[in-house]
Amino acid sequence: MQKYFTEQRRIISEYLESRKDECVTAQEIAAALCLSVSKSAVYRNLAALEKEGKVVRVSLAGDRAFGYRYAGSHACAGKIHISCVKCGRTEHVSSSVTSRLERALAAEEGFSLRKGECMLYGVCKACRGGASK
Amino acid sequence: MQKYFTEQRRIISEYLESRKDECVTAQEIAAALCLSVSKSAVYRNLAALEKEGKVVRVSLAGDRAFGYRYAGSHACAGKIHISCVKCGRTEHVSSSVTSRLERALAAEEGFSLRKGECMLYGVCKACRGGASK
DNA sequence: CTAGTTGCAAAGAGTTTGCATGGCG
DNA sequence: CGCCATGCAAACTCTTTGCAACTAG
Repeated sequence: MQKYFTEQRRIISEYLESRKDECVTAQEIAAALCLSVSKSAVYRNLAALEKEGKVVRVSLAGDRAFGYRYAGSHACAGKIHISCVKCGRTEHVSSSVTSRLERALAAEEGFSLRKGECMLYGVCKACRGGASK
Repeated sequence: MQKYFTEQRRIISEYLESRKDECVTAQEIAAALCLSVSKSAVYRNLAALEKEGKVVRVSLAGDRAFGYRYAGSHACAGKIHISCVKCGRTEHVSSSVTSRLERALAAEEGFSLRKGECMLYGVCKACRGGASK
């Protein structure tokens, strides 16, 4: 699958890379690139990029759409994401916390974590500041 | 919303309670109770129960449907869920691991975790046993 | 050339909503 | 009794698929 490197493919990859620390929905991508890429090409390329490991698909909290984020050749690869339910911003969990969690789960429950697919939800420091709750 | 305690409401609550440690999809509930509750009543009651905090709605990995799990007055309340991508079984992360993670995130990133909404994905001990990967 | 890709539109899956009927309190 | 909740079906949203035309290699 996806043997040719087409223009559309490149456009989608570049778009994702330009927003590498965010979770972008397919809809957003399709809308942003609608002049040069069709909706189906967006979905098909995202699926292909996911298979290649260049992109990770994650479920978004309380949203029926999926989020996609660039995994490139590095970075996000083994990162757990943590998303603020107030502002929607998504960050990485520090690698020290991540590896401690990973080890604890492996040791105590025999669970091998798929870090890239995990999403934690909460309220970030900034949003906790003045806001309620 | 949901001022009356109707028969359907009770049936749905009881069904969820009977499967309190699982993530059940709305479809599953609707199918199981189709003789006594309509699909729309299932969705409406789930939404209401969620608002009341009796039920938590979570995104299921790679699935476009949502999972619902009973939060009752206790149990699952502050539990992070961990789901096996192979067998689909969902368990709770032990409270010691959970609270360590929670403290670490609070301390290192100022993030206050919404435990009930978090989902971790990986492969459980049983599935890792003989299977590949 | 020729198999892989694209774009379009139609089909699917899950969820939500409008409206008339029926039931809780 | 009045308002709320139910049931049904139709509407919606996001995603997938069939198919003919196009294009990268």
